[in-house]
Amino acid sequence: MYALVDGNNFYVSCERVFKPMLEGKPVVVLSNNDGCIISRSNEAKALGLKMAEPVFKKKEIIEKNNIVVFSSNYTLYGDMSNRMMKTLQTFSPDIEVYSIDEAFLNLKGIQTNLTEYAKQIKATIQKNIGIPVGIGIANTKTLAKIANKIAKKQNGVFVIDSEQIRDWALKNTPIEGVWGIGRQYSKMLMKSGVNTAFDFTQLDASWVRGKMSVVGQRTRDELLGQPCIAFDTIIRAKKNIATTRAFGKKLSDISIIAEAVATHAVRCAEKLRKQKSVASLITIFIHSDPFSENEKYIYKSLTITISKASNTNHELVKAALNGLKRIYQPNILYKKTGIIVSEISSESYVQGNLFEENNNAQLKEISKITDLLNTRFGKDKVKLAVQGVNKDWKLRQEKLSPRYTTRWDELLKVKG
DNA sequence: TCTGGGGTCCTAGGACCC
DNA sequence: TCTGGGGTCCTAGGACCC
Repeated sequence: MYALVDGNNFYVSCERVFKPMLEGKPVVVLSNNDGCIISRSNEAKALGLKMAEPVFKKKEIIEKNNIVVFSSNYTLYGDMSNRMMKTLQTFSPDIEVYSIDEAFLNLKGIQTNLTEYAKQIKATIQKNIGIPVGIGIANTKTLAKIANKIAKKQNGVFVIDSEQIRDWALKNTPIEGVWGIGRQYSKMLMKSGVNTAFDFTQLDASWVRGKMSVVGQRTRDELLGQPCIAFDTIIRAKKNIATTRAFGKKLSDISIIAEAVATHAVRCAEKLRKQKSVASLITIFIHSDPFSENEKYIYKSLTITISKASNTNHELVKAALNGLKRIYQPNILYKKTGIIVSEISSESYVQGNLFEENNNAQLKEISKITDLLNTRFGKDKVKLAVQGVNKDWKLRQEKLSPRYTTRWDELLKVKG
């Protein structure tokens, strides 16, 4: 049996840990640049705020109801997530961290009654971390997901351990609530009269295969209690790494855009080094405001091969800026740029280049020391000059909470 | 004024090989 | 009249997830 443990309204719950007076009040957390609503407390949901809705369209509701708004604070959420996962590991060493706020636990060998065990997990997370969680248990991951959704509507725990309960759960799950069935497939399925997860399991397997590929077929099997999605405890190296951001305001000056591009390239290099990888492809894209009614939408991108796969700041920034020069056009108001690195491999087996004298040992050392200094003294304390010192391209983050758990100078202050 | 960011997997079709 | 058969690799696009 597998348990899916999932933090309720995770980002909002993280903020509430340090501001308990927000318990019971409507709270939302915004996306980068304070653009969209990406986490909502139950009270905010009840007021009709939707996921990923642009916040400026809801200004009235927010003001009228005194909804508390936070910019997203990923340093805080990431650290809270790590703490939650560590506590979960004490309940099962066999854990798959699936996302920042959820994990699958393999419950093989647990002797205790599973409902009781889940209640114990829930109480411990609440006590150690302060985050409320929902727990769904079943013999496949897809069913555990469904159990989890039902759990959230009940006391936070739900176990599917018989065919009767499974049928009941499937009949009470709308098709769009099934893990692996998104908007497009839901629309298509509803046209064919499939409205619940149960209806979906009654479809002919080959029909599903034909319309939804092997992925859909697996979902069907999983709903019927046949595990086909592997339980994967290994954290694998990423195959693509991206850093992309909208600017705080529209820009057309290449020198300012270059600062953002260089900084994004450094972020990608850092992420590569962290997972001990190198990349041999780097993609840069830049685009104007897709929502603008007066300006034409411009999108340009370019993928560059790096002759010898790398993860140093210098080499990736150089390639990225080179790319920027080639796709940049003057007199366009740009809104966003991003860097994606791919063709990723392990840094221990780098293929050399026959035609270049490429000894980047020194650059590697510089990147390594930069990482050490920045870990200790803060992000970008040491950086390349091209990353710039002005913040013209930076995000808006007007409602940012302190990084309570990772910076000494931002510790929670308690009045004496 | 204002609309996120970061990932994965699968398939079809084209180019190419012998 | 008729125009092989069997592969691989790559890419773009579409679907999904959080």
